[in-house]
Amino acid sequence: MKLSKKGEYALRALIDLGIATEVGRSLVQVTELAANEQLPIKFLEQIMQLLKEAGLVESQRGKFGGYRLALPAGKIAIGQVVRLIDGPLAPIGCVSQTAYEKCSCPDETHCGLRMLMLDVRNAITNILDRYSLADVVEVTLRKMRRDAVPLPFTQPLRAAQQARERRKHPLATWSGRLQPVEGLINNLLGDYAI
Amino acid sequence: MKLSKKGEYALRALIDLGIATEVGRSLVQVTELAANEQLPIKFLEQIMQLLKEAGLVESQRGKFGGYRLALPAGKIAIGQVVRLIDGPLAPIGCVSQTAYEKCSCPDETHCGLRMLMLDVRNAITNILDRYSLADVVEVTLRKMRRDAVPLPFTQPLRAAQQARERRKHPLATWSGRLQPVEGLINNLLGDYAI
DNA sequence: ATAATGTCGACTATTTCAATCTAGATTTCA
DNA sequence: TGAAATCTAGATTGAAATAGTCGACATTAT
Repeated sequence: MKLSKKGEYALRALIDLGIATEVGRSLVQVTELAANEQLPIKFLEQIMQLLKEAGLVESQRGKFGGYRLALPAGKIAIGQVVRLIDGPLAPIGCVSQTAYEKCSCPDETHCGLRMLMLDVRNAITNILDRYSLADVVEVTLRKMRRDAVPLPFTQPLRAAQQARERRKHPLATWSGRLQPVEGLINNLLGDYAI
Repeated sequence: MKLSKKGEYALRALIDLGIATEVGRSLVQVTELAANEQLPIKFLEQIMQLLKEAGLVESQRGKFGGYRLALPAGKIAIGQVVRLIDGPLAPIGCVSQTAYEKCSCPDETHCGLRMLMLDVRNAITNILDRYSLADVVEVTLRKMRRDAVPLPFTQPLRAAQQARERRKHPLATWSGRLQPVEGLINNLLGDYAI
């Protein structure tokens, strides 16, 4: 049930582009993306190419070039990206809605495995098709700001080093009993939700 | 997000063994399993070996030998089988509870991708770890009986061909508006549930 | 002009997948 | 006892996917 490295890197890059947009950076170079997420540069280049062909990102060539999202982050569903890079989300072909394939069992309507895997497929797509890059970006930024973690891509691309604004409001260590929620979905509701 | 053929075949074989038990057949040969599900015999042999080493099935060697479940079907969770054959259920290592692996991102606690994939992992395990072979077998048999589909493994292993009981109660074609539910979970509640 | 960047295609090494093949050990039953 | 049927075990194989790498080229800003 694995996501490939390629798919993972594609998502990381897109999320980074979404963050960049959000902090006012329109273009990000492949080298920056690779450095920020610690990914192999050449491999990432190849992936960005795929994302461009699919119309998810735009590129600006030449010196000071780079990539940006081609669509609003809210219009890019996570599932769409995973399908593009890794193929269907369904665990087995006979429960895929987007790329159905007949399986070996003689009678699909009485196949218990198929019924179970259909539930798994639905559970996966209910998450990956419902949430978009914008959701992931929103939660990421919220968490980073809450913990005063320095945001990536805040340096303008061409200008020389500019004095960095020192935002230092370290949150008072809060000693309540609640733990931060872990998943994305609950974080969309707000930290410590539930 | 694929389940491998090996994993699929393992589950099919185990489900078949569960069905066999339920219809009073204690031992099933690899060739029967392969024929019933249309699987490559030699590949399936190799898989049965793994299942045996893992203690999920028992074998009887020699002529008229075969395999049976080593545990009650209710004690074999689907997730257990998938993990055995295909490894962790989590889409990426950094959200696996059973086989955690650090990922490339510098700060996991502020990684939106990780949060999202944690939700996916939980959605998957909530199904695969909650339901057992017994659940799948139950639903499969219920559907087969409802539609008067001949059950597999009803022939005794050693006896010669015996006249087959002709159960013919074809259901009157029912013209209501409800459709049979598709997934396993709702089928556990009963057909046409929801 | 030149330096920095994206573009494109070929290339490769490793692993996994999905089997298959061969030979051997065990059991049943005639 | 011996033949047939079956599981056991390990080696081997071919194709595909995975995870990159390399090098030449095109484009753009300064």
